[in-house]
Amino acid sequence: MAGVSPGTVDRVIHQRNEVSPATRTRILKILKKTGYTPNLIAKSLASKKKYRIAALLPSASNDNPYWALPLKGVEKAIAEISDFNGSVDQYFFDLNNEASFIRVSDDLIKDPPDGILFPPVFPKSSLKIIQHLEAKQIPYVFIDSSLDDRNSLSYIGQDAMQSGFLAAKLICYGLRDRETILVINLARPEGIMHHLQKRQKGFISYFNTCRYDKKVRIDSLEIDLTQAGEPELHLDEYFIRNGEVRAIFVTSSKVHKIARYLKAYGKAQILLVGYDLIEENKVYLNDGTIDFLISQQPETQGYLGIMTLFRHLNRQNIPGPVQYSPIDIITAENINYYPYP
Amino acid sequence: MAGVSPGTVDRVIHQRNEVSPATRTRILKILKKTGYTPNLIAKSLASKKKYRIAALLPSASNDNPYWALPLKGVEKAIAEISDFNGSVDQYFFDLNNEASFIRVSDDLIKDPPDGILFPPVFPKSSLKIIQHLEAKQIPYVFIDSSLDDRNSLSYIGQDAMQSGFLAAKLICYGLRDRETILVINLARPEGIMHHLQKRQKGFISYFNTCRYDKKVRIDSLEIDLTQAGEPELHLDEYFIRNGEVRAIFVTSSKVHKIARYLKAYGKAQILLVGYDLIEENKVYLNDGTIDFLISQQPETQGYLGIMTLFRHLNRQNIPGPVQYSPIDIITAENINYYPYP
DNA sequence: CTGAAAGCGCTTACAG
DNA sequence: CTGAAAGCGCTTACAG
Repeated sequence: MAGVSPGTVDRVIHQRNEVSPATRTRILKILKKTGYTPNLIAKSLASKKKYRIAALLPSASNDNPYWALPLKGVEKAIAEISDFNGSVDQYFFDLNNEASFIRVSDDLIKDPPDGILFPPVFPKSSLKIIQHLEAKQIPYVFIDSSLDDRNSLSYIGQDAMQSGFLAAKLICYGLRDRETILVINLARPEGIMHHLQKRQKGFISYFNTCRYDKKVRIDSLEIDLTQAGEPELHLDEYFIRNGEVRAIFVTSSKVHKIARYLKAYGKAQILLVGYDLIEENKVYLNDGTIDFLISQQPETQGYLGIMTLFRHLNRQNIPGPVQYSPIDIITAENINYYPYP
Repeated sequence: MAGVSPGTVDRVIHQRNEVSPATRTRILKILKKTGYTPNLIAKSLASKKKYRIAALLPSASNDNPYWALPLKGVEKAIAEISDFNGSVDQYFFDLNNEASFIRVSDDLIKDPPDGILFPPVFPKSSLKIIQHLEAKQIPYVFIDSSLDDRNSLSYIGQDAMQSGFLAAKLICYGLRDRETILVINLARPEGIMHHLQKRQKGFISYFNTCRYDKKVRIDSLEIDLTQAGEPELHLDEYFIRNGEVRAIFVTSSKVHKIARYLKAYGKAQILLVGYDLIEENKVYLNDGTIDFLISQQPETQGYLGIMTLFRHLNRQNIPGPVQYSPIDIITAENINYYPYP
């Protein structure tokens, strides 16, 4: 239509400034008038450009089955982008071993990818790798938890404060007047701990809102599982020293460890709220020991993490610096319909 | 590798039997050995085959704002399949006017698409169009509600019974002993009504399970809004004749009409549970009049409806005859994170 | 039964 | 600054 070759049109579309202003504006006008949109299919078929993304995730050990979930989403994304010249290298580290994170991220930096997805569970070591990335202008996306004041392309995860706030609402809704709630924090690596503390903070803050109209007592308990292994002793000790507890809020996916205790010691009637749809938790949700699980579509998080990077590399629009996951409320009655689709 | 032209390879891949058995097996062997998978990108770029899907949906009038939601998902699917030679024709009818459905579906049949998505809200008229479709072997997918004993390619929507069951759990959880629950059904077209009755049935059935440990009285009220317009008078009458009500379950997205009444008449402290994230409901959820909304990712339903048809037409695997949507529990505390993404 | 050629809508050197 | 040509991995007539 402009009387020029496809090559020239291509040049103005991709803003390679080797075109005379005259033809440039002429082509631009026609592009706008005809509402041209590139055919992504043809584009990727013709293009030699390949994008390599790295996913740096905690390995899903017995101790951390949760991380199998985001991985599923990553794999879905891989299947989707592989026809479009996209690939993903997977790197795994041990959530209980910062050295393993450092080792793997050093590996990764040696052969720099075009973008990287990872949860900054080890803040210091994460900062180190981020410096490398920013020096080389490699975009990175945070998943699960975030690091303040960093120029990540996006953070994909839950609004931790608000999820705690919601947990408090759920518990309060079932509470009578003058009962005791216990908040349990099971210690984890620093970056995650920070995340869990936000959940706790949100939980506590609920009781300052006008929606809350009952008198409650709130206790809290911090148990370091990296040392002791299982929480039994700590709980025994707590229950001996203190009176009745009506509800327990556990700030992490390790709620099944508390559930096991409650069930074994005839305390299953205590309201129990925790996080994440891992198998261990599903069992206790179905038998009524756990009353509510708060979930966050971890599969979708993994999927969106990769897709966000891939779209950015292909100069497509991405959602922006924060992509909050939903705060799904899961009960024995609706669990069968998650995840979806 | 087989010393034949690409045309011949194409013939064996697509099982057009114009190939000698000898070369056929030779090519097949190489295909298997090299692990050939077709490049879908190239395939759709080269293919002249275009698939036309029809979406036959209720128009999203002021009376039925809900239907704007599945439409969003349909539009997302359109954007996605348009590069792959897929298109969607949209047809709209009036939910309060079966004649409009008949008219539009007659139109549609005159120019038969390759597949069709619609909610069978008018069972009789739906059966009629289905007969045409089955005669012509045109696949169809149900969205929102279903029709028993029909050979739809898939049903995409909620498990209505179970969503009512969940609603009962939520209400019971906040109830004291010996209180009254009112179930309100706001009459709709037959096919939808059938759906709402399933919700009611699921709700009632909860009180026969072992999880339920309180004494309650359950009332029900059926109000035909197609006649009266607004529910005010019916509710006045009910409240005059009956005692205290502690909780109300409305089986549809019209819960905002009940919320407006409760708020206006100083009854906002009554627990109120209903369906769907339409704007009218969000207002009352945020101000506390509505306590829980049950949602079902209608955008995803519309999206999956189109994608299911498109994948089927392209001979890709599809999920099967029933794709249940999640039964999302929405409160004032988590509403901001839906829909996602 | 089989091959040769054109084309889908782009990108990518290369030549001028 | 611009054009002509080849090619991405397929499909689609057409010819024999």
